[in-house]
Amino acid sequence: MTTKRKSKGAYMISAVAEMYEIHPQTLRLYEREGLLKPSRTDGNTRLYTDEDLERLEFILNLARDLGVNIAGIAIILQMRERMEEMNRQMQSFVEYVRSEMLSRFQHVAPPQSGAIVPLRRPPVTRK
Amino acid sequence: MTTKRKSKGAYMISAVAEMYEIHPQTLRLYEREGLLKPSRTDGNTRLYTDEDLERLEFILNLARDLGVNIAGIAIILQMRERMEEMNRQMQSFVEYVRSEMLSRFQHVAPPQSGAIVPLRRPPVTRK
DNA sequence: TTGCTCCTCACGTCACGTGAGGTGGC
DNA sequence: TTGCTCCTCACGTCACGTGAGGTGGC
Repeated sequence: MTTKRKSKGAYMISAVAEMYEIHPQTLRLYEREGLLKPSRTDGNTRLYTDEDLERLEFILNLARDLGVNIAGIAIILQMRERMEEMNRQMQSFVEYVRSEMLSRFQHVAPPQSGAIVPLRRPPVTRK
Repeated sequence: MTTKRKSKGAYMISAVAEMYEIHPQTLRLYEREGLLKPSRTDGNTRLYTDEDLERLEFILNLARDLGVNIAGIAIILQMRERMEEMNRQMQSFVEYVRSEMLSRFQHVAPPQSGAIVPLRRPPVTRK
């Protein structure tokens, strides 16, 4: 479901506008409101990297399909980053525990595959 | 910074409207849009519990102070719940690891206090 | 009856997206 | 020059909040 896109490119505003069927002014608006921060050429022309485009796809999904306004998108982008950071910490902690276990015991069960975070939780104590 | 509020009450719409200086119609709008789900009396009158009011405070913060529209608030509420769930899992996993350590070694360093999630991460390997 | 509740309909305001108009550099 | 870029200003539409108007139960 991802939009086709050349890898490792940098696009000018009209190319991006065409790819996503979005008005160039809207792209400028999103930048003015702080949602996107494309780099610029020496001549002050905006350049959108693949990373910018991934972010733009996320923004368009929220704006067009879900009807979220700009203030909401800004907050959701922040929350997304916080969640990704939490996931990284989780991953890192799980990995740490695993290696700690390995260093202390000769034999440890191999990690389950398939799960993004290989959680092995105790039975939840529902209150 | 929390609004004063009796504990363990259930409030009719006009009481809530007065407490938060919000139009009763707006409260009905938020319910129609799925942001709030107060219970009802047998006579179909809305009853707002303390839990509803906590949620309402969160909603008003987003709507009034941050300018988020209803579609955005709905998504942010979902994300908030997902993050709380992640935190619970994290807590639970950390606690599990701690007790597992305790059961295998005689001596284990006591958990640091102060941190919500007592993370003891390995040095991050920046790539 | 009074003062609340419920509901629907409608209006004013504002944010968002878009268009026009004029500028400048490759 | 052509076709892009930059910018500002302005308009149309729609969502949100609010008000009016009429109903019904404690």
